[in-house]
Amino acid sequence: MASSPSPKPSFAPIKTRRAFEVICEQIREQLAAGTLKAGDKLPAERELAVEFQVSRSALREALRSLEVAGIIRNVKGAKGGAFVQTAEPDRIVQAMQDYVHLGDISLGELTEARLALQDIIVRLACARATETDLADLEAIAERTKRETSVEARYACAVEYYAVLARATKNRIFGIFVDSLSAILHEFVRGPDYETLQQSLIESRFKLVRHLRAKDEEAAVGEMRKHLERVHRHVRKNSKAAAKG
Amino acid sequence: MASSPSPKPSFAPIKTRRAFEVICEQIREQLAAGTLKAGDKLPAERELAVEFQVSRSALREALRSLEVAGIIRNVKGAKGGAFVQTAEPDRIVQAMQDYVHLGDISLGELTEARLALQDIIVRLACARATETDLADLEAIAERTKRETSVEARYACAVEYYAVLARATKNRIFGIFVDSLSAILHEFVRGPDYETLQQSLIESRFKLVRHLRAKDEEAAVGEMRKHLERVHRHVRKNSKAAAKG
DNA sequence: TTTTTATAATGGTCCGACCATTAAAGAGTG
DNA sequence: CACTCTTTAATGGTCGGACCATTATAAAAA
Repeated sequence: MASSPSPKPSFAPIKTRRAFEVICEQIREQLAAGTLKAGDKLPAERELAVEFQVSRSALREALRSLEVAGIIRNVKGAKGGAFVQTAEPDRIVQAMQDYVHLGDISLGELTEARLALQDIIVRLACARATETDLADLEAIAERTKRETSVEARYACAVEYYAVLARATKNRIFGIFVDSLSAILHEFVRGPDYETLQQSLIESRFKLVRHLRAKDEEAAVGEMRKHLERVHRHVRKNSKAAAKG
Repeated sequence: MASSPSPKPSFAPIKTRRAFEVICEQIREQLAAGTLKAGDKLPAERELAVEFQVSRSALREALRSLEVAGIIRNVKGAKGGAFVQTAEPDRIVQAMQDYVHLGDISLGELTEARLALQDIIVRLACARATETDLADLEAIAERTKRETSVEARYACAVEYYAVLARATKNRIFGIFVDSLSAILHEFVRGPDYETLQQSLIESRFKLVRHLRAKDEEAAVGEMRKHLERVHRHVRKNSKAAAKG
């Protein structure tokens, strides 16, 4: 097939890239190169459009892309403009959430990943948590007892996990945990979440005690027991939701 | 609190949200609710603009946002339009990459996270890898030997890690690994990557043997040794790059 | 000095137009 | 009928210009 002696059937990738893509790319390059860094302000849209020799619409689509990617933030008004943002993991969480919504990930995978992840985190936290970290954890657990609404209590749980991840002194784990928390949150909508809470709170205090004692195995065991109960509940609610 | 008899001091959230944000939100809702799912086609831009009662520009910014988020894909021409995408983890990787570029994450955090992550993965893969998975791993290692360019060899490495993650039968780990690979790739630019390779390839074969024998501890040990060497090298190159 | 009021810069939105690409319908051809 | 070529219409990508809402600053007024 196609073995005629014609002069090269493959010509070129042509140039069909869209304008806004090229713009995004150039700005990202400057970011990676360090020419642009957090806090910097880009020229005004009308200026940039001239500089890139594109219409303002095309340029705006590029800026919009960078904004939803969390790279810049657009500020209105005089002295406004596009400011390069400091790193925020929100977009990663959002991306993961989108990914799950598109239906490729099962609840089982999520819970398993969380379980394994918390295993690592607890071990690292056990070695590195400062007294401040531990005090923060206790404060959150204490606050959880006082909260009444399910939503507020869930928020406390998320915060507890986040602070625990922070205690590892490695932000990567924080990102992973935040992502999983956000996604799993959507499953926690069932009825007896309330009744489950009491023993869960106790579990959080126990974990801190183990961490403070630097008893790694006990801490890991406590977390595992804790999560398995939570996940059993989540799974039940998930099934109920699927029926309804 | 807020029990004064005054006529509601809080008036309203007004309406300061941007049009494109509202549009994005509505489409995301339909996605989460299942009304929209992968493969579906959205109405044409001009139609949607009428339906949302916004200009085409505003609508386009919304679609652009969803596109860079990996949710839809815009296809030109007749019968073209915005198609809801199947889940692709690329955007998550991109988001993480952006996050690191914005400067908040250190190389040490990245390598530590990878080390811990591979620990889990190896254990799970040890329990769940099918013979197909193992054969794939061997094939990749074999191919690596034949490759000559540094880039090609690195690509093999990334693929090796990806297939290993796939062997866990949990896609979450695949995402995490892909992200870390993409980011760490930027650090692998040094000179003696070549010389390092021979022993690394051997290590990959050893790992497969351990996995096949279901010797979890040996597999974990091999991976750890392997990664520590890689990371030592990466760290060295990173310092060299910082000097230049 | 303080307060109020213009002013100008800037992002957000809108409108209308044209281009390039693409699939499908139609016309031509054997 | 079957095949090829041409035309057509739908669609995203881009353009240019306009106006609005917001905001910091400068000017004016108190």
